[in-house]
Amino acid sequence: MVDAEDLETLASAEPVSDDEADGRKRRGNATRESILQAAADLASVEGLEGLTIGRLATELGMSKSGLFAHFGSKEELQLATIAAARRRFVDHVVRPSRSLPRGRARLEALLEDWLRYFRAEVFPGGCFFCSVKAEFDSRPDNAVREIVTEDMRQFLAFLEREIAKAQEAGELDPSVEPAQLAFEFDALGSAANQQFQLMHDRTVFDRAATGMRARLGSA
Amino acid sequence: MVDAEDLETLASAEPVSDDEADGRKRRGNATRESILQAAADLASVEGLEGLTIGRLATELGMSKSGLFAHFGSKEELQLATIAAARRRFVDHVVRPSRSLPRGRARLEALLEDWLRYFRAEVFPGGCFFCSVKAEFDSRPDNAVREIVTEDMRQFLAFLEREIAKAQEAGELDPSVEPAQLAFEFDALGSAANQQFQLMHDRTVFDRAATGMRARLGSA
DNA sequence: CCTACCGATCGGTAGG
DNA sequence: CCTACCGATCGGTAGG
Repeated sequence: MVDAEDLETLASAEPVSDDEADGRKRRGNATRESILQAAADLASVEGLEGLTIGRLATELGMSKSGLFAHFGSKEELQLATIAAARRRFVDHVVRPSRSLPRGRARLEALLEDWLRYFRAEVFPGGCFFCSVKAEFDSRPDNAVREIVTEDMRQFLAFLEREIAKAQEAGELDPSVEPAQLAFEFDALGSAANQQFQLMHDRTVFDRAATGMRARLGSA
Repeated sequence: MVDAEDLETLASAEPVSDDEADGRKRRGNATRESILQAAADLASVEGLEGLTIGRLATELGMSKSGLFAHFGSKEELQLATIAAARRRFVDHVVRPSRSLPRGRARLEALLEDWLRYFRAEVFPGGCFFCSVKAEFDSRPDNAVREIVTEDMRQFLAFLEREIAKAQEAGELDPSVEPAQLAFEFDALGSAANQQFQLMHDRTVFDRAATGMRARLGSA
């Protein structure tokens, strides 16, 4: 399903086409992207259903129908907002550690970047994907639910690959199943995000980091 | 803040007054409770904002204003729904293991009951409190947010006490900080609920149980 | 991108 | 507990 060497789905965005001379489309894309980044901020606080076209329009100083014209429906706006949020997530969590050689140091850097992303409130309402997953997790036959589920699967698979590479490098206990460890890392990080949003107590990040360190072990 | 011997806030419900002869109030309370249990089911799927008075009324075969008359406002309905959901949570998770003597066996029973509560979908949309915490975690000055935060604190404190008692009994490694262990148990259980709701894959409960067993250790 | 509008639904009220 | 209603807001459309 997910190629071991391939993070393209997680890391790719719709490419900005560059083969037309006039700046109209580019400006259009820039407008669209700024709309979607504002939408992602709003949705991380209010949810993707609470993200209403009227409210977003007011916030952007646009008319409702002017904004609506960029998308065909509320669901299209929701899906485009998820794609924009994914770009921001990749920039803050997935990409930075990719320049490091594979192995334990890179895995640790990834986990640190992930906790930093929560702590810095890269989205004003905490992790966008944590919010949306909880909001849509029990709605059957919903496109939003399906795409965030696939995103979660990919993130878990991504963690798994980094864990396996650290094991292959002999820098991590090979007796631990990568999928089990990925589950536990995801649990610790997600719980820290949730509790931080509720309690505004940054010591939860120390708890998550402590838990992760214990799972990584000393060698 | 929370007395070590006291689970009253977590376990108590508004007592049903019994000192009046006529059954009107009792019937009223029964009606109210059935409304609120339906409300809790609905909210676990749609969220506490998605729980609209009109929808709940339709589901119960009542008029909107007839239902509304039981509560003064939507916020009152939300708070009463939380109290009803708390009763169900206590019945399934908190209460059963309380008949066991304090110690490791009781802690393990509690964790098993908690996972069973997720697995059995005691609420149709998964854990009511997991949903509501995520929905309200980034809304400032909100009564719902404050009460579910307090409920979470109490549940964590409850886990902590059970952990400490198992340590005092010499049945659990005393070098682990109870609050750290409670954080990790909460993380593992919450992640299992979330992933089960999204993926409908019951192996996540094995992952959570495996993680918990590893944290409990062999002695 | 706008104004002007649509039917449906929201939380809530009046009056019984 | 009901019918009948309120103003506000929802997603969405017509027409420019």
